[in-house]
Amino acid sequence: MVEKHELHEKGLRLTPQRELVLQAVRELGHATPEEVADKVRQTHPGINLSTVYRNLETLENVGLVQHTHLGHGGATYHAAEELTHLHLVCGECGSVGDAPIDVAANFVQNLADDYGFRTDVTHFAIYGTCAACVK
Amino acid sequence: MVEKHELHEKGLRLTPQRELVLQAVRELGHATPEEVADKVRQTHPGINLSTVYRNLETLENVGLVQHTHLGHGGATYHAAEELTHLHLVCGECGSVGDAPIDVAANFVQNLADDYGFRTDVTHFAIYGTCAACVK
DNA sequence: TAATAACTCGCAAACTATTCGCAAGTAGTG
DNA sequence: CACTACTTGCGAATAGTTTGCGAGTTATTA
Repeated sequence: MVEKHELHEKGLRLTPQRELVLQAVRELGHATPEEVADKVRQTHPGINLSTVYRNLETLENVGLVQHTHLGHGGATYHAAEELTHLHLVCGECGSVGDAPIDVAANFVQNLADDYGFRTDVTHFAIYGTCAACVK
Repeated sequence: MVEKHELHEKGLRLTPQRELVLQAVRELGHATPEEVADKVRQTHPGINLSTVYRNLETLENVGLVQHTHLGHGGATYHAAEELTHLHLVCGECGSVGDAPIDVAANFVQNLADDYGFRTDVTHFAIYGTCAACVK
């Protein structure tokens, strides 16, 4: 159980709720706090939404999950180990596609070279129009 | 007055409030709805926040302004004619830098070639750590 | 220019997403 | 097993944004 160690290092605890939230994020792939809450409630109806928010934040500080902005409103959370792709959000149909981070390698390098900017391409989605909607 | 024409084409009107909102966006460069409202109120105290929201939306439909997601919560608006740069948001210090869209040309091309995805790089900010904070 | 229809505005209430305060509960340490 | 700091649930509070509605404006047509 990797997470136990990660948490204890910072004086945090591995509570049942925390395990459930982390597990839900891992199973869902990407999910908003609300979706995580729903998932967790399937087995543990009592869990509170603010607990989910707090735990997502905690797990993020510890590095077990990360959030990404896919658009307006809500952030979506990923398990840290799955964050190997960037998100292509289509403004027409709203679909979210994936692409390996490699396609951005060149871009990231440009920004580093020209501006000293260290880019995290996964944090924001890449916005545009998907192949299906371009037609 | 370009905007009058743009609006009339869609059966919309150029009201004093609309002019003021558009002018504020142009002067501010980037601004949240709230900031636009504040700016407009310096000369016209009576204007309502919801009018600003509605007019930003209207002006966006017509193509005179555009919004960008710079982070959590709020969108920020730009005059359409100024949207020639992308935004580098620093996660450490919160600063927003600019870079010409050219640095992303290669990246955009990759996405088009490999995924048929037509990218609007300006819509979402590019997240990372700025040169100053990297040190 | 009067009548009519369509568009806008201001205001207040409604919403959505997220955070906070606090008392009660509990994991982890010794 | 007791103790302490971290956590939870709950309800209320916020922030940002949207909506309903009546009154006011403007464009169009006759």
